[in-house]
Amino acid sequence: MNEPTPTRDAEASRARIVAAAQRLFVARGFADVSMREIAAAASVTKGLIHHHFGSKQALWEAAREHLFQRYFEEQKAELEAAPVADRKLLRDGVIKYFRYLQQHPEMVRLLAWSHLAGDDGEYRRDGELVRLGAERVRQAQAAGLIRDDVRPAHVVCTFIHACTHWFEARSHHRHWPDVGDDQAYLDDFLKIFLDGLRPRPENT
Amino acid sequence: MNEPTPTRDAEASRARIVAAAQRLFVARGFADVSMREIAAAASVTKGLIHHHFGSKQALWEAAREHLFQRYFEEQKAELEAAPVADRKLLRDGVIKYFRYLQQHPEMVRLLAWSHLAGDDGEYRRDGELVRLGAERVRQAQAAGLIRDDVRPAHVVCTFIHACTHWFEARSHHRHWPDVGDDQAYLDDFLKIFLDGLRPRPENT
DNA sequence: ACTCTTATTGACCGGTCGGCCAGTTAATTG
DNA sequence: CAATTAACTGGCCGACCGGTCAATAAGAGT
Repeated sequence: MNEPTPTRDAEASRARIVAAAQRLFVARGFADVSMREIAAAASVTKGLIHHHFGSKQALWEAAREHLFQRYFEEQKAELEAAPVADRKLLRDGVIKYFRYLQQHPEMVRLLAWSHLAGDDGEYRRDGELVRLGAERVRQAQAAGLIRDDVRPAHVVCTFIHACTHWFEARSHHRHWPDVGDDQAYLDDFLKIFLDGLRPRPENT
Repeated sequence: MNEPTPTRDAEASRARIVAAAQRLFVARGFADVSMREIAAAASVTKGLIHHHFGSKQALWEAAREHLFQRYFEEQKAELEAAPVADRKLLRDGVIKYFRYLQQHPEMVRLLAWSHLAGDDGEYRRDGELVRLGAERVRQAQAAGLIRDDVRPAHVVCTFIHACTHWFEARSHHRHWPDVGDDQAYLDDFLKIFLDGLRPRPENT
């Protein structure tokens, strides 16, 4: 089917370059990584990277795009696969998002680099994710399952922030007193978050 | 008292250099800023920076230390100035922290750079802040003001994450649909957070 | 076999990097 | 007022940067 070990394989070379670039850029940032390092890590020459990608900036965008693309697709699939809104759904959604970040630390870092660089080019796609999530919250509000005196988008923002920054600041709070592991934090956050969203008797 | 406009003032030069370094490093990161840029921004020569600080790395540490120092002192003062625990106190604490970050975007960015670089050298001091905050939460739990089935440190973590990442990810969620301004988000977060911390009848 | 395309190399370019240092000049000291 | 100290300058260094390019060679098409 596919020819065995071709000495020349543009697609494989591109993939190795992108993979090396992702690893290095995400670990240390765009400015701190040189084309020579990436070339060495991908076992190609620097000239070849320029042949395939044109410039350092373009390589970074290709590497970033690759990661964001997978992120958006997987998140969107999760969101759309979820059944109709019920109280358990929100809990499961938070857990799924938390687990996703837990298993994809490169996305946590990529988002952080993106925020620091002020890249707002991605807002269209993750805005779409928030819109989908907020829509689920709105359904749950309409069904009387969660309080309706908060903006759905803010509900989504709250747990996104609480989850993302947990992993982003891990190197710090690993050393904080009485802070537990991932599971312990998630459990406590869910208690506060879900009970905080219960419909208030004085509202509605 | 102090001589007027001295043509040579080591302290003033150091201060100008540190200020320029803070501004540039926080805006664009350590690796992307050159000593020449800092020298130009501080209106001194590159040689003088090396004379006063030794190396680029040492300058970054001095600049960072300066910012963290002020942050810790002001936060600690706020925490210790707060009266004994009551329900209003937690609300005020969150609002104060939120406002602080709102008015000090450079600290949000500095923390983010620090997390990405894996600098865990600061954990001792901000761990102390979390310890103080958690102690207040513990007092409120003992007084029956908030639920006692969550770890105090996790309560502090939750609002730190929810506030910090709100400002960190601002460039993204500025464009998200139905996301409000700072005040609207804070209001909704406080509703969820404070009601989620109400003592549960089935507990205690 | 021949051509054509293109993946791939390695040397090279101008420019910038952080750091160094000899020399100059302004304050301080005795 | 001389001597000393320290702030400050400007030029230089070797290393490394991103990018270019001519040469090479492997596969594909004919």
